[in-house]
This record gives sequence, C-alpha cells and structure tokens, in this order.
Amino acid sequence: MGTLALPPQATQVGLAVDIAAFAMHGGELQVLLVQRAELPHARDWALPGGFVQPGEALHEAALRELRTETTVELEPRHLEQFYTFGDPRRDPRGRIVSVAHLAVLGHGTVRVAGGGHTLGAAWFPAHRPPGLAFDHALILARALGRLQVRLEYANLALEFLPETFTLPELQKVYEAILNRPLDKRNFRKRLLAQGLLVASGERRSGVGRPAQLYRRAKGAKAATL
Amino acid sequence: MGTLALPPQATQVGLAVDIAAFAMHGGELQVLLVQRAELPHARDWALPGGFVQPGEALHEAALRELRTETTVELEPRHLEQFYTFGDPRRDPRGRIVSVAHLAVLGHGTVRVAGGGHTLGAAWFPAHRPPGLAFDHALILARALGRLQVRLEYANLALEFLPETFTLPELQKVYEAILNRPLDKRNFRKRLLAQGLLVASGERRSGVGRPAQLYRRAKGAKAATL
DNA sequence: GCAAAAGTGTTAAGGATACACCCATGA
DNA sequence: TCATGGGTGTATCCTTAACACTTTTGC
Repeated sequence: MGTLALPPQATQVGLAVDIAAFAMHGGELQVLLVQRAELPHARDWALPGGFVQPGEALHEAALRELRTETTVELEPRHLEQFYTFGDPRRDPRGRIVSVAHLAVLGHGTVRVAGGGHTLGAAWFPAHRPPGLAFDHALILARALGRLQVRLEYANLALEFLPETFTLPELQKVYEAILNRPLDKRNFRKRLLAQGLLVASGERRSGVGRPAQLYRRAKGAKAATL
Repeated sequence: MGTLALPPQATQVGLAVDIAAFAMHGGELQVLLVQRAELPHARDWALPGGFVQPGEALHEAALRELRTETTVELEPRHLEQFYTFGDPRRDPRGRIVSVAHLAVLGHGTVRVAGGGHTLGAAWFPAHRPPGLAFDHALILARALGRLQVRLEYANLALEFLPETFTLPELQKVYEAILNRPLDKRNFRKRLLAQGLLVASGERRSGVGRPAQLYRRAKGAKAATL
C-alpha cells in the first residue's frame, strides 16, 4: 500500500458554510442575519456562517454556526445544502469557498441574540433584506428561490408552524414564501386532497369564527435531501 | 483598515471537483469515466475530477479536469454544479471536499483517451455503471436524478444532439435519460407545442421513411444555472 | 346586530394519457 | 412487395384557475 496523504497538487482553501435561516413571524417570511464584528464588512449585516472545522460534516458546521452565532432556541426543522459559492474573489481575505445552506426554523424560534464574534442577530423581512456583506445578497436570493421550489413538492410549509395549526395559518406561510396571494378555496382543496393533514377536532378561537385545527397526518414524513 | 488575511480559525481543506459527464451513443445514455492510476483505488474507475487550483473558479476547474483527464473533443454543451460532498471520511487521504458537476457532452464527443495521470477513459452505460472509487457511485446517482429533473423544464435534451436532428432521435434522448419508453404521439405533440423546434425543411434518409429534420428555434436559449 | 374571519362548490380550460393505423422509402 | 421506421388524431381524465356567498363566533 502507498501512502495516503494529500497529494501535493491539492490546493488548500478556506471552507465555510453560510446559512439562510427562515422563519415566519408577523405574517411575514423573515430571514436571520447577524451583524459582523470584524473586518472585512465590520458592522454590516450578513448571513450567519463560518469555517468548517476539521472532521466536521458540512451540515454539522451549519448547525454549529447557527447555534453559536445566533442563540436560536430550537433546532432547525429543515436543513439542506443548496449551492456552493466558489468565486476566487468573493472574499477579500483569500480563497474561501462557502457551501450555502437553507434552514427552516420552526414557530417560536423568534428570540435571537448575537453570540460569539458577532455584534448581534436579528430577523429581517426575507423579500426586502438590508444591504449584505460579501456576496450574501446573491446567496439569499438563491435560497429564496430554492425555498419556493421546495415548497411545491415537499411539505416544507409545515415546518414553519407548531404541531397544530389552522388552514388560514398554513396559507399565510405559502403566501409569505411565494410572495403572492392565493385563492382560499383552491388552496384548501389542494392541501386537503394531499391527505397530509388531519383535523385534530379542536378549534382555535379568536376574533371571528373559530378555525379548525389540523396536524400532520401520521406517516407524513418531513422533506429531506 | 485591518489586515485582510485568512483568520486563524479558517480550516484549510483540499477542494476538488468531480464531473459526471453524459453523452448519448448507441441509443443509450453514457457516462464518462476514467481509470485511476494512483492510490487509493488504483485501477478502479472513477468520475473525472481533481483539485481546484488557486484563483480558479469552480466551473473552470471542472472544464480543465474534463479536458486534461479525458481528451474529449468538444466543449461541454451544459455544465452545472449540483451538490457538494463533504463527509470528512469520504476520501482516505484526508479532508477533501468535492463540488460535483453535471456536464452534457454533445453529439460527436465520443472519442476519449486517458490523459494526465489516468490509465484511460471510456464511456459506460449511465444506468448500470461499474463499481466506482470513493463515493462516486452516490455522486453519479445524484447526477442522474438531477439530469432527469432538468430534462423536464429545461430544453436540456437538445444539448445531446447535433444542430439538426429528427424527432425520433430526440425522443430516444428522453427515453435514455428517463430510462423508460414514451408514447410517440404524445411526445411529438408536447415537444412541438413548446415552440422550441422548427422544421428545417430537409429530411434524413435511411432505412424506412425519411424523417423531418428540426433545429432549435431562434430565441430558444440554452438552460443555465 | 355587526364586525371579523372561517368555511364551502361549480364551472371552464388546459394538459396529460391511452390508444391503432397509414405513409414513404430502400432493398 | 415487403420490411423498416416515420408520421398522424381523438376521446377521456385530471388538474388548475376563476369566482361569491354563508356561517360562526366575540363584542
């Protein structure tokens, strides 16, 4: 057997992950951003992210960065890698390649605080973010596109909501992600026809007529890949 | 201004690209493989690929590796990144992260030879490849899945064919990629209804009735992203 | 009883599927 | 004239989109 070391032509690069983490609140789709403490782009807002550690899988790095940079309360309900940004000049510090991830944080994951080497963390409207550091505006735009595509043929919308929810609430999730209104009757027909939802019998009261509560049907699995 | 060097926590990893390059011949979808000359996995077949060089964009690295390892005759008609494989143990030599690419090589790109540090290069049936080195069987499987998805809503099938082609030829491309037969009448209706093809007036003769030749309609753009 | 939000059905159009025979050419 | 592959049309089903009024509750 020969030696199993990295061959000499193996260029070493900095490997990072960035995470576009979404949640619903205030009836709007929000994205989680951190305020950078260091140069370059000090005090600018950016997607949470950082360098992958030795021996760490990519999705582990994404989870760790999310936790340490933003003090989110819950585990992401969905996490997937969606594109790798490797333009040699995307970061002025040198060659840093970023594997971008899309995360969905469930209902209630609203309180965030800066952690580690950031000045803070906060939610921003996903469809009209502030100016972002590096190429993060591009990364966010692609994450939104991916989220919209996933929504259609995975039941990803459920990940934004608590265990029980009403159909109007679910529709608001769809509308916030797609950024356009949907017809109420067609929406209900389509969702119920999929058989992924079951009525829980309870009703949620508030102003107006109380709404039927639903939960994910047994055997309906979360979307992966 | 502060210094703009890589921060100390930036783990350096080996960054590679691997390419699943497809073409049609013999009425079958084929994938281009190279035979490894070096350990690990010496003499095993693998996807062409290699390390990204400093200052080189990811797609440039993919193009370069394709050229130097396999002596293909033509530029790829389509090239896109589709997933990044970063399991810390995917390569016994150390931490090597691979950005996997999907390539379509046009008609006529059939003659290949090994180049650089490979023992050879050859085409294999994409749906039943030989045993592959590293995690390349997984990468190939995902590339096939992506190719099938792309086929539907991009006019990617045209990239497999010469400038003019017949509808039966185009149908064979679809069938080879989807790995199932399609109805001739429905296929023709659907493709012609899209308005992406125009008859060239010429006909191609052979055994049986000559077939109408088509070409891509002006203004029909190649699929990207 | 009024404001506010939930819930409900039908129609029309377009797209997808299933299916069998005739046509043009070369040998 | 026969073998070979190219070319054509229709009926059905399903999915999607458009569209307005009634019901239930809290105040």
